[in-house]
Amino acid sequence: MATIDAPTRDRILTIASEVFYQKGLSGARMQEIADQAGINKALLHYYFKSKEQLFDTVFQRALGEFLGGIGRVLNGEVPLRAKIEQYVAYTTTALAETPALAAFIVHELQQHPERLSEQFGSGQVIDFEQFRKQLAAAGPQFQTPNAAEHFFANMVALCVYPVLAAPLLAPLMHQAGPQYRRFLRERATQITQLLLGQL
Amino acid sequence: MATIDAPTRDRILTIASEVFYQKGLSGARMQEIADQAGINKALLHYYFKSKEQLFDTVFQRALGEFLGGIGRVLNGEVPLRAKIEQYVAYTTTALAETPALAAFIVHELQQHPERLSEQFGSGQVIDFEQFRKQLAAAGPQFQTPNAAEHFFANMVALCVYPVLAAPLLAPLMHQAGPQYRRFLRERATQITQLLLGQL
DNA sequence: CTTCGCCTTAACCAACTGGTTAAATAATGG
DNA sequence: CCATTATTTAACCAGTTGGTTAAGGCGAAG
Repeated sequence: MATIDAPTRDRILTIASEVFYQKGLSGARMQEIADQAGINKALLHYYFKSKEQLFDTVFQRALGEFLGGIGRVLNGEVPLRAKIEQYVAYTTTALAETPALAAFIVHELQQHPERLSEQFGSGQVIDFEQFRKQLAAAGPQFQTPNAAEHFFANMVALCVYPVLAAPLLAPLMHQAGPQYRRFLRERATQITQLLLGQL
Repeated sequence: MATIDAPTRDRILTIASEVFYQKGLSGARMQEIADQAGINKALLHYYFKSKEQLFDTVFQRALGEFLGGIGRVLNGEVPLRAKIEQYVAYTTTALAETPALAAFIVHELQQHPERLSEQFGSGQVIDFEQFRKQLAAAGPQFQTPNAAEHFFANMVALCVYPVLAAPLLAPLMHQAGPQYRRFLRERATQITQLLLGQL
């Protein structure tokens, strides 16, 4: 889990991310982070003066990881169909590596929505207007007012939700851990087909 | 907000739900629940002997509300198309009333997945096999091993995620509160069309 | 009137938690 | 060898938090 050779500060951030992802800001304990990082509280505060500051750093990174990847794909000068394929492929594989990331962001943003605009103030992460134009060019059914919004929401929902709600969905469908992970891998092609089939 | 006339215990549960939904188990404070319910800590512990017990009651109710409604719709002796329409209509309107419910369940289940099976042990909430049969009868494209699972996951994801991730999605699509709520209302028909179009 | 269930007041406690401090010890590089 | 940085130890502190206790008020029903 913890990369032995990594400089202490990075290792702290890695471990802190794991703890914060799973337990949230209020549920995480500085002592636990220190323990799992193999250091003591004093050194933890030597690198991060407060829990708040440590959390902010972790949250900023998490948001960057989650939105940055999406932006890089969606803002590219790429035809629509390829863009969708790229988004689905990227998101599903990225989320498979850190399944708790999405739930963490959702939970913390629910309590403090302002944290989003604090970091991504006016610098919009994704160029929605470009996306809207590309979609509108794909057919008349995408020229109604909210068509682009619905398509985007569908795309994100289909990719993210099954990872986010795994502890709920898997038991409902009587799928144990490994079985469910295979199911998640299959979804990439399923989702792509469904979305491209709409164009 | 708080129904004045309701018996104290019910009012406590209502208020406690609001607080737990938004802040989670570890973020909620007994003092805050007491304050918002207009009572004092002593009386709060008079009705619920511990935070754990209060939380368990709230969580059990939340899970029942979230899954019970789904089950009632999906297990009914109803043709597939009608069932889908019912599910989408029910879920979207139910979630619109308590937007924080889904995020709460996801967050708490992430930390303690066993809480799900504790209450819904072997009594499966939804009859997945019936659903699978109905789908298989709808066409050959639904006779592959995981077809029912994918369709079900799609349906749930499309309905739940935009509510769950509202603090993330709304700003990304530059939609303020009221605008986004209108968007959510529109989705019911959008989702139904998309799902039925697949049959 | 009195009993009983609901409710308040207010003080109190122990455990937990974030954070600090000081002194000592390694490790590192110039 | 020296100065700086990284790290440990261990004690300590103050604020928060869940939970308790005892005494009493109050309305309603018998």
